[in-house]
Amino acid sequence: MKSKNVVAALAALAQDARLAIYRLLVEAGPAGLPAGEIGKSLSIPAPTLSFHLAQLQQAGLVTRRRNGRQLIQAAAFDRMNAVIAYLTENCCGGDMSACATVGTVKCTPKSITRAKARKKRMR
Amino acid sequence: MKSKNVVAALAALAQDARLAIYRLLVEAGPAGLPAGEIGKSLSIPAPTLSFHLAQLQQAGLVTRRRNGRQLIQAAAFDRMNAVIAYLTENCCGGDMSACATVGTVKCTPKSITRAKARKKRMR
DNA sequence: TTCATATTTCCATAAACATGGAAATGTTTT
DNA sequence: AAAACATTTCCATGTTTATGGAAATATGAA
Repeated sequence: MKSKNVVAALAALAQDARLAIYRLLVEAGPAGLPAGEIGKSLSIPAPTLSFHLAQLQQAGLVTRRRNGRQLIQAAAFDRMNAVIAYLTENCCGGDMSACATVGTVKCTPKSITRAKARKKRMR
Repeated sequence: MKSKNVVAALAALAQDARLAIYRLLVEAGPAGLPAGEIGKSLSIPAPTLSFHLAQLQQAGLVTRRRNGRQLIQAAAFDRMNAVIAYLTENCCGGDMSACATVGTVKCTPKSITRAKARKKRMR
């Protein structure tokens, strides 16, 4: 991942409203949320919300698909994980004696494809 | 960690020069680097560098200690880890069936305390 | 104390960003 | 086709941020 893209992603998240939006989408998972719900949830006027969602999308942190008149927004987990990797890369010059790497969790939602397929089968 | 602090940390990193500085410090580990070396390494004029280092410190991502006339800068790993935790928190509403959490590495350098103590003993 | 080195503060300038009303654009329902 | 809904584009406004020269401050060395 290029530095330019990381800066863009960080800049996108470095703002009250957008950070709140992003976290809502992380919580929502691959299913995502329609823009309108986000706006209601956080009390953001439509034009302002639209501006922020565009920023998040341009930064690659959010993807969108249309469902009727709604535009469903979803967090792009891969991109977030790449940003985190970039930030912690080469820690302590890779010297394992100076730097303990401990196991932790990285959010990796199961692709929505399977969930969708399950829903379709249920109809 | 409060949203305000996360925004501050992300804003601090959302800039070419500062991201480069921060990564240099991650690589350097707890030993850190004097401001001057950073400036030379990245070709940043002193006043500009001073401005950026102040931003990083205010955001809590960098700590400083004086060594003679030099000011040694070091990455604040705890803070970075807290920011990452905030960003991935509550993924998929915590629904483990939708969200696979996979083991990865989190940079946790051994405290410099022990290294310092060892050096002192060697004198 | 005088000199050299390291870093900061001061400041002016230029550029980028956030906000939300009004009007425009798609999309579904009647 | 008209009405209703969801979202975007346009735009004027105010705010924040980055940059680096010149001068100030702090620390150590001669």
